[in-house]
Amino acid sequence: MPARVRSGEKVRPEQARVHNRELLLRMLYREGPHSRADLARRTGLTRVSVSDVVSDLLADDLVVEVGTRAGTRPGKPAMMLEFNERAYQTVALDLSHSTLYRGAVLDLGGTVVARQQVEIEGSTGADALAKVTSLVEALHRQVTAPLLGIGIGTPGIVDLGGVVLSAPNLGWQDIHLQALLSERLACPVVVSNDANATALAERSYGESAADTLLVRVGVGVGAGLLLGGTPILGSRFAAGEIGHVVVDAGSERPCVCGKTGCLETWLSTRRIQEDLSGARTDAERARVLTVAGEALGSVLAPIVAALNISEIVLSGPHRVLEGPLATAAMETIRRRALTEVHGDIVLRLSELGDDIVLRGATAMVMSQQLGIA
Amino acid sequence: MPARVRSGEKVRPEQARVHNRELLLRMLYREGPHSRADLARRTGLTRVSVSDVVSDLLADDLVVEVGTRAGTRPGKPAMMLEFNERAYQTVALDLSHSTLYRGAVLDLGGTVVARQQVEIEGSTGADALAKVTSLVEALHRQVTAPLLGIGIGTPGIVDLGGVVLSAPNLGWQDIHLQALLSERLACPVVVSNDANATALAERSYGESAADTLLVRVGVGVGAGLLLGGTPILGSRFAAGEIGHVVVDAGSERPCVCGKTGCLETWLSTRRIQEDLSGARTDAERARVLTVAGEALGSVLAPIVAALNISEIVLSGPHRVLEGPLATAAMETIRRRALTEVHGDIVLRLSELGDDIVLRGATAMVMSQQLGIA
DNA sequence: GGAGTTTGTTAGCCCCCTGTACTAACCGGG
DNA sequence: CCCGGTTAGTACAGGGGGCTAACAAACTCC
Repeated sequence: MPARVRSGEKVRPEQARVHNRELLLRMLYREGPHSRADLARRTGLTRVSVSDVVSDLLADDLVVEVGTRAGTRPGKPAMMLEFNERAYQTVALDLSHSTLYRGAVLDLGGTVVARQQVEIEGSTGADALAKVTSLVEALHRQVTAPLLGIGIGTPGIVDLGGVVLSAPNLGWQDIHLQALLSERLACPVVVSNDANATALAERSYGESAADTLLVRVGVGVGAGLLLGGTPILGSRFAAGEIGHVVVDAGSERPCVCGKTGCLETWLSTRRIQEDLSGARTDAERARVLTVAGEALGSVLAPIVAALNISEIVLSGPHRVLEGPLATAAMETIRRRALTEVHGDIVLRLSELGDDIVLRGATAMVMSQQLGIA
Repeated sequence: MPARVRSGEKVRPEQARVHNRELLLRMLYREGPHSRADLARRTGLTRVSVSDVVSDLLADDLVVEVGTRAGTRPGKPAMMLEFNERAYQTVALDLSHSTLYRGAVLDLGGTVVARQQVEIEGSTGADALAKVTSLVEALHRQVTAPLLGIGIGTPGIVDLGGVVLSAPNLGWQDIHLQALLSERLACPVVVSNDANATALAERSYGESAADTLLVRVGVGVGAGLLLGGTPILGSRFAAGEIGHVVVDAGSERPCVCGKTGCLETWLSTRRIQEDLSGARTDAERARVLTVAGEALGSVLAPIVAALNISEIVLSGPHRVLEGPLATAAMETIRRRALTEVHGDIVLRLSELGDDIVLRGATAMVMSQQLGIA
């Protein structure tokens, strides 16, 4: 599908068409069935133009007619149009786990059609890359509809061109993952950080606001940031890397990075498990989680204030995050940032489960190929 | 000048023209003289299209021909085009001072053409509004070229429509400043927070990167944030309000907001002056500034990490900010954020002087009217 | 002075949205 | 049963915008 306009680039008449096409498709995707006349009223385009664009979308099978509008009112009954979630499929990979690479084929509604995974068994570098490649190829063979693209959510730092600049867990540095796979499989490939993918999944399949900070707790701690629905990458593509922000300069908790008192020393699942196993009473366990929540809150408070974020979503093991940890984090943010000025801040846990990165990877592909953010 | 495309809106062919026009004008503004052929090469537009757009720009006097290119090479000599800084003027206001409202007429190069100010003398609410209005009108009479628009930088929280939602210093709440003035003077008016204006000034007239965090120290502490050259406003238009983030939960330094240990209790000019006057030796004075810098650094560290900001600019009284304060802030950020991942971070003082908000207000008008960000 | 190069313009074409006018299909009331 | 009123969707001509192709102008170098 055709190139979209990037800022700082020229615009030709046909890009107007791309824009309007995305506008209509987005409306159908996010807000359910509309008739052509509905779309014309909502967008300000004329019914003529809408009909023209819609006929393209019908030809591409991205939209289907689903019968006339229910109910009875004067005038010719409207033919309703619906986004066709099953017309295309995506291949999605989640490389953020410590023991296996997860992959799936999903339709555009985020429903898993086929699933496959491979044990990592300590592979790094070229071995890891080979496993990823063959997993993608295996899934590619299970696709049962036109393929929209391949999406990959990986830990580490990924640039706009799909180059993994640095992913210590995988032993990768400057791996041109997108170029490699898109050439090999001759289809569009999108690679992004797993936290960014997660944030996009919350936006597409959850109930997220357009301005959302998503915090992902797992092997490490990372954040994905959406402003106005758009992922923020940062000047060196390292936005969201908050795991090694020092919470307490006085602390002596050692971190793998060499510093002490990093957020990760309280909040990675491994460290939390260690701390919990050292606790004997329920009160002690709650205390461990509260301290972790306070650490998170004190890092998030300045970010929330500076960006005036209204929603924070936590993603990770529910058993650990819910309860004292989430409560303490929210309390700390409330105490440390001026909520009267910034408005209500909501902190909640993600409800999307284990497939969240896979669905985020699908959302990435849809965002790039169809302009559905 | 014609409406620009906002996201989520339909696009018509003529908006493509607006986009391309802004693209060319921006290139001439930011990168100096180019010929038509240069512009065609740089933008990817054909020479034909460039010529067509340029003839519009010449007709509007926004661009002037400044003679053939110097030097000698084969082919027809190129006619160089230059952005015409003197063709239009703006009226700019700076309401961020404690004792007076400053105003000026500036050309598009940010040069002050005329200047006027009015003592506040304790005015608030309607009185303050009357003073602002008459200051704008007085300046409006001193304009000696076509007026591009009126720009106002004010403390407080301002929405996209130029409504001052809340400005405690001025005693304003829900003041429709933009609507009021644009109706009265029949010309475009842009209203924005003073820190955002300052950030835009640094970008337009200073040497700022596209991703910049500007911290403004004065009566209070506020920040202006630019990502990809675009100001970030936040979901409730309160982005950048970091003055009341709590630095040290254990501290008992009282703040006007009712909490204790807010950033402002270390960093407002008033509090710094108080703390300095209590210090007797140079070492004690340096200590005061170092502590203030550390407070700032510990608030900025999570923000810098989350957004992967590469440049921080401090604006305010040089005498206070330079030296120990800036050094301590930078050191704290370096210690608290993982700089290997986030790349080099630069912290510097603004060099634009007292007119920075006025020039920022001019930049706001240019951004809105001409698309020059 | 001719060949080669670069600049800028003119002419004809295609893309895309718009306004107007038309047909299709439904409702309700006399 | 038919006719006015209403809504949905579709031709058709028109104008804005950028593109390609072709060309004239002006300079350098041999």
